[in-house]
Amino acid sequence: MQRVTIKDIARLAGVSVTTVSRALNDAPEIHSETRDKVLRVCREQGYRANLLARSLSSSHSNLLGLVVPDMANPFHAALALNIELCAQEAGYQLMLCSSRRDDQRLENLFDFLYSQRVDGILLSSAADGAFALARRCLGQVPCVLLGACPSEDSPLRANTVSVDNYAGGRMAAEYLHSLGHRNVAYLGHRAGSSTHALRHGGFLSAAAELGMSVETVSSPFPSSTIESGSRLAREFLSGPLSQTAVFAVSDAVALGFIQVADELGVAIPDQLSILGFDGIEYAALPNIRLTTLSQNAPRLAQAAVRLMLELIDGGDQGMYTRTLITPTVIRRATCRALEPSEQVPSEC
Amino acid sequence: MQRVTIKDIARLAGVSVTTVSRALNDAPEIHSETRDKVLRVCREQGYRANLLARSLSSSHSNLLGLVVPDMANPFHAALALNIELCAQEAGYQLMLCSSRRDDQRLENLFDFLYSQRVDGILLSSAADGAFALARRCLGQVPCVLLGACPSEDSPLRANTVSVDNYAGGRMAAEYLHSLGHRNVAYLGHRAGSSTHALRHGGFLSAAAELGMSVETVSSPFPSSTIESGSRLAREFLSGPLSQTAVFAVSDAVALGFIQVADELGVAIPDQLSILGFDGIEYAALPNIRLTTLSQNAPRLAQAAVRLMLELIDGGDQGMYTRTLITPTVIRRATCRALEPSEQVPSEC
DNA sequence: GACAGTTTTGGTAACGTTTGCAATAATCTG
DNA sequence: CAGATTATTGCAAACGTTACCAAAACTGTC
Repeated sequence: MQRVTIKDIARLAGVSVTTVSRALNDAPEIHSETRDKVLRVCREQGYRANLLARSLSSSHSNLLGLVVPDMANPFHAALALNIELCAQEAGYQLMLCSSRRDDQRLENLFDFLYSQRVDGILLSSAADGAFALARRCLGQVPCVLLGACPSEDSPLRANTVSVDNYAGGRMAAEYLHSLGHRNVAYLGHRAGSSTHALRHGGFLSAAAELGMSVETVSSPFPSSTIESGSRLAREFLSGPLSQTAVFAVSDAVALGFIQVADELGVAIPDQLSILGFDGIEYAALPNIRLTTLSQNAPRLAQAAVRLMLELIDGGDQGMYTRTLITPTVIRRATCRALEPSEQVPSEC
Repeated sequence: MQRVTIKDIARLAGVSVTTVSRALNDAPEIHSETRDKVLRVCREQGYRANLLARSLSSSHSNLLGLVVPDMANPFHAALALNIELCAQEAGYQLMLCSSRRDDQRLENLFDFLYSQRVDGILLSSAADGAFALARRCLGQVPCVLLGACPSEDSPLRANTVSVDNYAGGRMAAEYLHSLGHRNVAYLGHRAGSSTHALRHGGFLSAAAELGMSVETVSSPFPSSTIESGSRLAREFLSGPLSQTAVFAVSDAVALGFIQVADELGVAIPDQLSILGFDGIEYAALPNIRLTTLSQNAPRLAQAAVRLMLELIDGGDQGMYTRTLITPTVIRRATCRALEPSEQVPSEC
């Protein structure tokens, strides 16, 4: 059970550990013959360097930490996958953790990653509480916030890469308006991450400019799940229906909504249009074909990893970057244009 | 940027590093006053133990490696999530990696995890090639194969936890038979993991016993994705349709199939019933409501982690366990019972 | 108040690498 | 071929912990 170490290799190859180390890291100052000999012994012995020791000694681990709120959410899974891809290209391995949208757990994970001496930490779609973490780590370990960012007037300066949630909210209103909708609803959460605040804010602002009336239905729990969409739907659909369209804060919520609408016999999009946000693969399935604002996961991932790499080898100079990526409307089957005859003037 | 170490704490608290270490690991042989003093200093200084050093010194990391084939697949995501949950309960952190169904990459990841000195490695739904890995690691690091297992007559002895794929295949045939289907098709892959071989084998065996005729449509690529389901569907649906039901090797494949069936105007389940395998959340959505054989992810996860823990503290005695968990039929909307009048005798 | 226990503490060698510096061997230069 | 370079090698000190063992500080006890 005793694993073979660099010392064993050194002994077997008749050289010093330093030389073995050099052969392993193909340093320039080693004779090619010695290197070949050493590497052969390594192969024969099935030697694997102990990365713990290596990281401890060299003080970098080639490891990036990534915390996602919910792996079961396809959008976050897709994002994680893309990040892993980019990281790997740059020679980094990913340490992927799921906070399960639990702030306490997020903090533990953050500490864990920090203690594990990862070279950088990516926080995906973190709730507002998490920003304090990012602040605590300033100057300690490079940190990139992904998919959610503190508001402009927050005292926290952080590196962020995110979809432009405010613009997305506006686009949602504009799109629904262009289809003739005037009385609409917003489905989201009161508490939690800025993501929802921004989408909501953008939606309200554009809706107001366009003279639309908006009813906000929101859950007190900060969670973007099918389950939460169902709950919101039950609440919203219990009364008489005066809206013609709904904008949901995420695709998962939209799917939960659709599920309940289906049960209650509300026809989509005939009686009610619904617009999601994220662009998850499963929402594109036939018979769902959710119309949505799509986040470009590969681009988000690439931007985040690139930024992280700069921070790592640029040495985190106390300079902050905020990257916003505009979402795009994916027209599918859950939103329809109102006939001129159906267009009621706004309630407000 | 210099991080505070145990030495700094020792100096500041006026004790030795040994004492600090004892306070940190609340060892029994320390005076409670000293411990409190030390811990206070730790808090004041924001000290975080270096887990690399700790693992190196103590030769265990409290880390479990998990390799999944595809994070974007909700079934694997759900499984990973459940494993993380169980691992955390037992005080282990998970190092989650995705092989993207690439054998080379799987091998690299395995080496990486081994080099990172994780305390154990879980290989989820690995392709057959991966079993050689498990063999190589015998006596080196505890290893549990999850969701796929080498065949009975394989020379490899390994610890495995898996859904009973063969029984599942049989159940699929029996279920379709009970609905009156006699001419059916199987959608899977030729190459790749034993998973498909077993589901296929079980399906064929029960079908033969029940006098059903089976057409096998299979992709040469070992991959369970929506995409691959679509491709198989295009192939299968191009000719005249003599079957009344289809059993897909996974829910993802079934979803891809449904998507194409929808495009081609094949009504499900009126013209064709379809049965999946896995039980992913998104296949339960309204208007999809895929009938499927569900794997119980929480149970699989629990069994795998429990086994792993036994291996870790039991010391991996060269004893092998094979756990099989029977899937359950989830009746939803994509399979219908044939009317007596529709029941054609089997072709064979 | 000396002796034997029992707590509590500290010194130091691991753990398996990398790295700076010194030492040695090889090669070149005139 | 001596001296000056340059290419290889090795030694030993890190890196930040834990763990063994010895030392010191307390408790009682007679």
